This record gives sequence, C-alpha cells and structure tokens, in this order.
Amino acid sequence: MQSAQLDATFSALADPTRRAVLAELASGARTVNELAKPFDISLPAFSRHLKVLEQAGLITRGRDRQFRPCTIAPEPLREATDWMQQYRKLWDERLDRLDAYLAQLQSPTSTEDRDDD
Amino acid sequence: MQSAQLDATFSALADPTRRAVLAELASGARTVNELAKPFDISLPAFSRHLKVLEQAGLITRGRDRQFRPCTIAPEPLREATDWMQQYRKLWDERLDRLDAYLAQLQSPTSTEDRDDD
DNA sequence: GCGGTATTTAGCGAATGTGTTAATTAACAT
DNA sequence: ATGTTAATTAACACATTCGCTAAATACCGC
Repeated sequence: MQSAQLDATFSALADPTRRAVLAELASGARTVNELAKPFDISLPAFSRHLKVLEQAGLITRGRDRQFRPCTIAPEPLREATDWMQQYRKLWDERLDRLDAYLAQLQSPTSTEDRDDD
Repeated sequence: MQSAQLDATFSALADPTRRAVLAELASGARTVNELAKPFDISLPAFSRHLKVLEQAGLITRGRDRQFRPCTIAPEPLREATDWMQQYRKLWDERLDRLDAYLAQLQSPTSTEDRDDD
C-alpha cells in the first residue's frame, strides 16, 4: 500500500465525527442529512467531513433523486487495518521480550548494589 | 476508549515519518539520531515528530547518558487496532450483504423482496 | 416557473501542523 | 572550564484544517 493512501486513511480516521460516520455506515447506506443529524455542526461543515472521507476513498456516494446516499468503501480501511495488524504483532512480540527482560532483572537473586538517582 | 485518545493515535499515524519510526521501533529501542538518520528533514523537525508520538502515548522515552532511547508503547496502538477491527468486521459483513444483493439482482433465481437497511 | 428540500461551493477567520535556522540544555570527555 | 555530541526549544513562515454564514446548484412536486 502506498504511503499516501495510509496518510489519507489515518488522517480521515483522526476525527471523531468522521469515525462516527463510518460507524454509522456499518448499518448501511445513509443520506447526508441522516448522517449529519446527530452532530452539532453546520451542514456545510459536515459536508466537508464527508468530502474528506470520500477523497480518502473511505466512502462512496451515489445519487438517488435529490439524495446522495453514502456507503462504506472498505478497501482502504482494510489496508490500514492490515498495516496496524502487521506492526501490532511485531510490537506485541517486542514488548513481550521487554517484559521478560524486566522480569528477569527483578527475579534473580541479585542483591547487587544498584545505582540510585 | 475515549475519543481523544483515538484522535491522537490516528492523527499520529497519519504521517509517513511517524509510521516509519513506529515500524523501526518494532526492532527495539533506538536513540533519536538513529531514528532520524533515514529522513531528509532537520533534527528539530524530526524531534517534533517524536513529540507527537510521545504525546499520543505511542512511544516512551528514557534516558541513557546523553541519549534518549525511544520505545514502543503498544497500548494506544492496540486500542486503535481494536477499534478498526471491530468496525472492519461490520463493514465487511455489510459489504458482503451488498455483494450478495447485487449478485441476486443479476441472477434472479429468487423471488424474494430485497431486505433493506 | 416557483417554492421546498437536499447538498455543495464560496469566502472568511482562527487554530493547527510542518518545515526551517539559530540558540539552548544536558551529559560526556579531557 | 572547554569542547563535543545528543536532543530540544524558540521564533518564524507557509499550508492545511475546521468552523461559520451566505449563496449556489440539483432535484422534486405543484
């Protein structure tokens, strides 16, 4: 996956309004007004959040009469999740080793003098 | 998980330099200069990337002589991954249903009404 | 066409993010 | 004490982001 797509995906996810929109879209397509209702911001402001999501490729928008129904587009989200999963695995292993190392420092019968601070 | 922590985590991940730092830290602790070496930006600029990661709780920094070794702090990353996983599951299911629906439209062996959302 | 609903674009200001260079702090070595 | 290395803070510029209100566009129903 190219860096720019991850940039856009994570950047889009870095806002609670946009995450809430994605969460809501898990239940199916919604119009702009339906999506906007829970939020205390103006419709133009909300519309731009949708634009961010769309330009990041996280949602797609159709046309149904005067409505523009929004739908989840899962591929970039899948890719971002994959990126995190891959490193999460490494991080977890890394931290497990660190834990083990720290445990080893504490448990042995080492009554050696220690540095103070 | 609180929204603000997810904000900070995704926001920190939205930059390729910072993602590369996290990737590198999967191999273990690194000093600032070690981490900065691959990048074409000034050290102050890089230092601020580390600050973003630290303030998001994604890395911790220690002190070893005049070095400040950086280490991964996996908990916020784990939480962000969990958030994505949770919704990824729903999104995938959602899209599976959509696929099935579209397939059914094309090969109408069934006379059922569409289930809506 | 005209009014009503749905949604976006335009224009503006404030806040934030990212980069730079210069200066500073902290620790080490002699 | 002085110089060197490691890293951060200060001060500044520029671009982007996010909110707002007002206006525009697109479609529907009469």
